[in-house]
Amino acid sequence: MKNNQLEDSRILSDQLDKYVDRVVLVAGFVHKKRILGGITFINLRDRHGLIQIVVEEKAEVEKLRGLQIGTVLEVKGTVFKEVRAPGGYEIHQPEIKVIVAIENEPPIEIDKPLSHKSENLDTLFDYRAIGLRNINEANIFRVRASLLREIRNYLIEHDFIEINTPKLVGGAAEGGAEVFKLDYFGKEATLAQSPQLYKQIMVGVFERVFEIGPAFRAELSATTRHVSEVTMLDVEIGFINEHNDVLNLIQDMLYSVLVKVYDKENKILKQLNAPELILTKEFPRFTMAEIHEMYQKNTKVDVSQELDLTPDEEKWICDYAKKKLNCEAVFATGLPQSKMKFYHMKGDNNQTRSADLLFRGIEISTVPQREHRYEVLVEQMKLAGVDPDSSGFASYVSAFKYGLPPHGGFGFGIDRLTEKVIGLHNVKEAILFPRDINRLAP
RNA sequence: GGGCUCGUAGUGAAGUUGGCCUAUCACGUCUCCCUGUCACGGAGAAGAUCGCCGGUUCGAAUCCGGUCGAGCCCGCCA
Repeated sequence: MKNNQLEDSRILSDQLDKYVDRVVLVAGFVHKKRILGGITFINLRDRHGLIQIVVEEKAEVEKLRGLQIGTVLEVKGTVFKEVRAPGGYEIHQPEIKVIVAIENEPPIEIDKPLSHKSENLDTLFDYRAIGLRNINEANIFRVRASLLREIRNYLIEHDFIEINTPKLVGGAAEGGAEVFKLDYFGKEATLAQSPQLYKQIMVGVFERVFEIGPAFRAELSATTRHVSEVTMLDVEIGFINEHNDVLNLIQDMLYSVLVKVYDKENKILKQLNAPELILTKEFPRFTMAEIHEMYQKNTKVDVSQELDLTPDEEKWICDYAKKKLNCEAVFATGLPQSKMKFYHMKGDNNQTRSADLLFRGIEISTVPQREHRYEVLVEQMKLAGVDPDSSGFASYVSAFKYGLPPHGGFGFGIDRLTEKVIGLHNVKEAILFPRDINRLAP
């Protein structure tokens, strides 16, 4: 008696195998219609994928006349196992109910690959609301969600507490990088560029903290690597013994996260043509000076005047490590002190205890040890032209005055990580609604 | 902020040494045919004042100037 009875609730595209020969209710969006004359195939899209509906009755086909992709349907029908169907199952003898009839032709097609050529990204983003219905387009964000999930899992497993810090902060706190300024009830406020100061303060409370949230950069940069609103993972850990402890933390986290995501999202990543993961448990570590030297030797390009790595050097060293050391992630250590921030800890040989983590040719994180000694910090702030007694810093400094252990951490660009994991060519492709110097909508 | 490149139907492209352009093709849309499609196939149709303004010329999608928009690289970048 169970058979041929309508199930109470809607079932999803990946559950058809459990309902063979039974009448079910499915619902979704018309993703594609193929009218072959006596037989019509409809691909219905729901949140788990596509369901093929086979329509043979003329009256049912007529219900769809004039209706475009995106039309919302509810379909009652019998599930059949069918080798010719994509996925192996399909629905026959459908009774179609149009929930939302769409007569407007969508501005872009969603059942074919969308152009990601740089000159067409503008169209891609203009029609984002529709384009994301393309299954591969949405898959980019399934991978992104998976990365975020595994990062959270890893950090929580390792006794980190997730925190949220303010994004509206007081006037030009730090100097240097460009900030967005806005009116805050008559006072000047800025959008936070990083939770840096807050997460350090929180080490004095929880020892291990992390935050995943937006950071705002007002740089006038128009490159494939820059946007004005980024999603950052910020991690800070107390009671470290040396700078290497922080490098090991991010290394072990990234290794674990990538291995898990590549395993769990294997199918999606293949569909997206993502590159194979080439990673060793220990990431190679080179000093910036060593990279400059190796790069110069191999390419004959003079970078002796460069303090930081040039974009081309970042690509070169990742490529080198991938080929020679079987690892696509590399640490570039020993940033010169002339480039250091006041909250970084000085190292030996005029270097900073800070490293860049490079992955597939791009910097995805900066990984410093912090200066935790109150007197030294205050000194470094003064040298950097930052007033430790000002309202923006008094609270920060007090955390040190009343006790912070040796600590370090990192900021980590989720957008760039997603971009590189999938093998996209522009960070913006890994962001639902990217913000850059020209784009504020949608 | 500096340099380079690009703007042609809804979408993606061709044409850009001035005239064979009354602007070509593919996808999408519409009509018809088709009972196993899955980037379905076939026949036909509609859809573009070639970003905008001005100039040169007998003649401009094409050359020049301006303007608006976009892209890439560099610089900058917690």
